[in-house]
Amino acid sequence: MPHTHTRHGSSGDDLCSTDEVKIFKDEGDREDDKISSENLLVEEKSSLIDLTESEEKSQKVARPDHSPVFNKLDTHTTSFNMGYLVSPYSYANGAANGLPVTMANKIGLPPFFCHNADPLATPPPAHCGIPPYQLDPKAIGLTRPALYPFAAGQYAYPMLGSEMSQVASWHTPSVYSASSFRTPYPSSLPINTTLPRFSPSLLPSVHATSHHVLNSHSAIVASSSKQDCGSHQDSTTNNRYPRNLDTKNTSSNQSNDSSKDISNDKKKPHIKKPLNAFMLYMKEMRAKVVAECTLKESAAINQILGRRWHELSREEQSKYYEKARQERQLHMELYPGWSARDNYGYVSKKKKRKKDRSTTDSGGNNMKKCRARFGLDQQNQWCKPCRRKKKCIRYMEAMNGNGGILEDGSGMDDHGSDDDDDDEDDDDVKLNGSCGSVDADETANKIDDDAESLDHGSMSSFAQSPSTTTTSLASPLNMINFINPTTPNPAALLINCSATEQQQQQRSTSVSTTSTSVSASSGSGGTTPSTSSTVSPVTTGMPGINSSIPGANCIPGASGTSSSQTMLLGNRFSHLGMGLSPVFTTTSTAGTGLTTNKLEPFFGNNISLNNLNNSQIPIPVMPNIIRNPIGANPRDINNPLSINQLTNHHQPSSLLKSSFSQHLHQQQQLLNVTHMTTTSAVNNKNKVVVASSNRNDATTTAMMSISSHHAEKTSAAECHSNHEKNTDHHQQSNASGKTPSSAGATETGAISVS
DNA sequence: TATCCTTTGAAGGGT
DNA sequence: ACCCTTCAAAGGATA
Repeated sequence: MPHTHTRHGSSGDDLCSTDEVKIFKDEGDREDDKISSENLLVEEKSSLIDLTESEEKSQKVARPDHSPVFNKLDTHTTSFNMGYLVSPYSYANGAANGLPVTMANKIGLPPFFCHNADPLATPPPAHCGIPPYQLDPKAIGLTRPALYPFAAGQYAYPMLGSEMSQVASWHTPSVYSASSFRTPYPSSLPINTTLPRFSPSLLPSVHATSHHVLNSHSAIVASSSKQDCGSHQDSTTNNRYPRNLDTKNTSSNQSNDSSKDISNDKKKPHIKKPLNAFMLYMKEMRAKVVAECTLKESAAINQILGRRWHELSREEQSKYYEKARQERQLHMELYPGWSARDNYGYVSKKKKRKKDRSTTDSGGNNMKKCRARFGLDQQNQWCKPCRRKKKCIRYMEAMNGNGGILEDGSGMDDHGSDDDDDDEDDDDVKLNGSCGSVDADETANKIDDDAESLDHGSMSSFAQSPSTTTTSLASPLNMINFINPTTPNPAALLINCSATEQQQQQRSTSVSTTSTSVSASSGSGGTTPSTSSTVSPVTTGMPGINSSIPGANCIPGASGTSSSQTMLLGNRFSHLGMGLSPVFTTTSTAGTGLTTNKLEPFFGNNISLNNLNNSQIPIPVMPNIIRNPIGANPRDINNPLSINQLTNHHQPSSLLKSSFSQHLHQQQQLLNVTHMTTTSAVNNKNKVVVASSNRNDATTTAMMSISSHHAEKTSAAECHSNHEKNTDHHQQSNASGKTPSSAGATETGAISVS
C-alpha cells in the first residue's frame, strides 16, 4: 500500500506538469470542434477547480500551477489509506475535479469531468490524460476487478450494455470511451476481453484525477508487460503507480522511494501506439468472428477480419477511421512527446531482429554488390561480373559466408535484366537470387539473355531466402501490390519473371522447355526444409507461382518438414486464402531427396480462378495430379474434413463443390504446366508426402473458409450460375469494387501463376 | 516463457 | 515523395 497521498500528489503533479500544459496548448492549436464546445462546461467548473487549485498551492508549493486534484485527494485521505486496495474510485471521485484547470481548459474536457456524480453523466475518462501508469493490458483484466470491486457498482458504466454505453458516451469525444472499447463486443462477453487497452474499472473513474485516468490509459503499459507481469508490484498497491513513469515524471517519485525510482528507470514507461482503424475494427469484430467460426487462432481470425475489413463499405470504414483519428488525437494530447519510434525495440524480438539485421549489416558492405559498394564512380573496384552487369561474385561470397540465405548458390540475382544493379537490387537479390552459381554465372546469363527466363531459379531462390522480409508483404494487399506490375515494387521483377516464364512456357508447350529452370527445381530439391521453412510464400512474391518453393509446401507436417516449418507454412499459406493465387508446392524431404509437388489452390477476390481462366494460357493435358489423401486436404471435396465441415460458414456445397473442383482441376492443369520443372522432379520421385498438424488444420480451416468463399464466388460469377449465392456474395462485389487495382493485380497474378 | 503468426494502418527515418 | 520498418491487438501454437 505504498501509495500515499504524497505519492498521488506527486504523480498528479507530474501529471499536471508543464508537459501537460504544453499538451493543451497544442490541443488548442489543433482544436476540435467537439472539444471547443465542451470547453464551456469545463469553464463552468473552472471556478471550482481554481479554488481547489489555490488550495493545493497553499499546501504544495512545489506544484505551481495545477492539481487541485491532489487537494481533493487529501480530502479523501481515509479512503486512500486503504489505497487503491479499497477503491481507487473513491479517490477518483474525490479527484473528480482534480483535473487541473489548465488541463481541463485546454484539453477541453468533456462534461463528465464535472463533479457530477451521476454515473451516466460520467463518461469514460481514459483520455483525461495524465502520465502513464504502466499497465499491463493483460494484467489489467485480471487484477482490476478485484482491485476496484465496487467501481462498477458505483458507476453504471461497467454494467452498461452496449447501447447504454453508447448513450453514456455521448459526451465522450475520446475513442477511449467505453463505447469505443467496451461495447464493440457483445455485452455478454467478458469485459476483460474487450478492454485490454481500457479497463472497465477505469471507466467509472471519470472523476478520477487526471493522472489517474491517464495512468489507466490503455496505451500505457509496463515496459515489459509480458515479462514483468509477475514482477509487478503487489496488485493491491496499485501497481500502476510505480510504472507510471514517464521520464518526465520521475521527479515525482523522488520522495521516498529510491528503489522505486530505480525500478522506474528500469521499467521505462511503455506508451502504446494508438490503435488504427483496422485495429479498432478488429477489436470490435474479433469476438464475432470467433463466434461465427470455429477458429480461435488469431492469425486466422485476423485474416478473416482483414478480408472483412475490405468488404466494409466506405461509410463503415470511415467510422473506424474516425475513431482512430480521435484516438490518435487523444494520444497526442496525452503524450505530446511520445513518438511511435519510442516503442521501437520495445519487444525483445524486435531487438533481436535488429540485432540480426545489424549483424547482417555488419557483414555490411560485403552484402552489397559492387555497384552498391563502390558506386558508379569506382567501377574499377567492381568485380568482373559486376562490370559486365553480371552476378556479383563478391556479393555471392558474402552471402555464402553469412551462412547464407543463398547457400545453394542461388543468391545471385542479376537476372541479367535491364534493371540497374543498385541497392534495391541488393535487396532483390536476397529475395530473388537466381539459381546460378558463380561458375555457372555465364551460363546462367546466357540463358537469361536468351530466353529471359528470369529464372524459375530466381523465384525459387527467392522463396528460399530466409532473410526475406516478410513484414510488408504479408498482407494480401501487399501481395496485390506485389504482383502488380504497375507497382514500383521489387515484386515487379518477379512478375516479369513469371510473365517471361509464362511466355516461355507458351512458346514451347513442351515440358522440357523448362529446362532452363532446372536450377529451380534443383534448388528446391536441394534446399532443406528448415531453410525453406523460413520463407514465406508470400514473400516469395507469388507463392502460388513458384512451384519450386520448398517452403511453399503447405502440406503440414510433411515428412521431412519440421514442426516449425509446418507452422510457418500453415500460417503463411493461410494467407494465400486471402486472395492469392493457388499454390503449387513442392516438398523436399531432407536427406531422402524426396520431392513432392502438391497443388494448393487458394482463391481470393483478387486472384481468382476467374482470372486464371481468363488468362489465355493453353491448358495442356494435366500431367500428374498428385492428389492428397483424403483428409489431408481440407479443400478436397472428398475430404470429410473439408472446410465445409470444419467451418461454420454456410457453403452452398453443390455450387462450391462443382465449381470449385472444376476450377481446381483447371488450376492444377495450369500449375502443372507452369511448374513442370518442379513437377518433373516430383514425378521422378513419384511420391506424395502428406501430413497434417493440428495447427495447420486450424489455419487451413480458416483459409478454407476464405478460400471456399472465394471459390464459390468466383465460380458463381464466372459461370453465371443460377445457383443462389450465399449471403456473403455481396461482399465480393464490394471488395472487388473497392480494390479496382486488385483486378489488374489479380490478372497479373494469374498470369504469373500460369 | 518468449516468440511467431496474421491482418491493416500510422508514423518515422532513410533515400 | 516514396519506401521500408516497426508497432498496435489477439490468442493459439511453437520453440
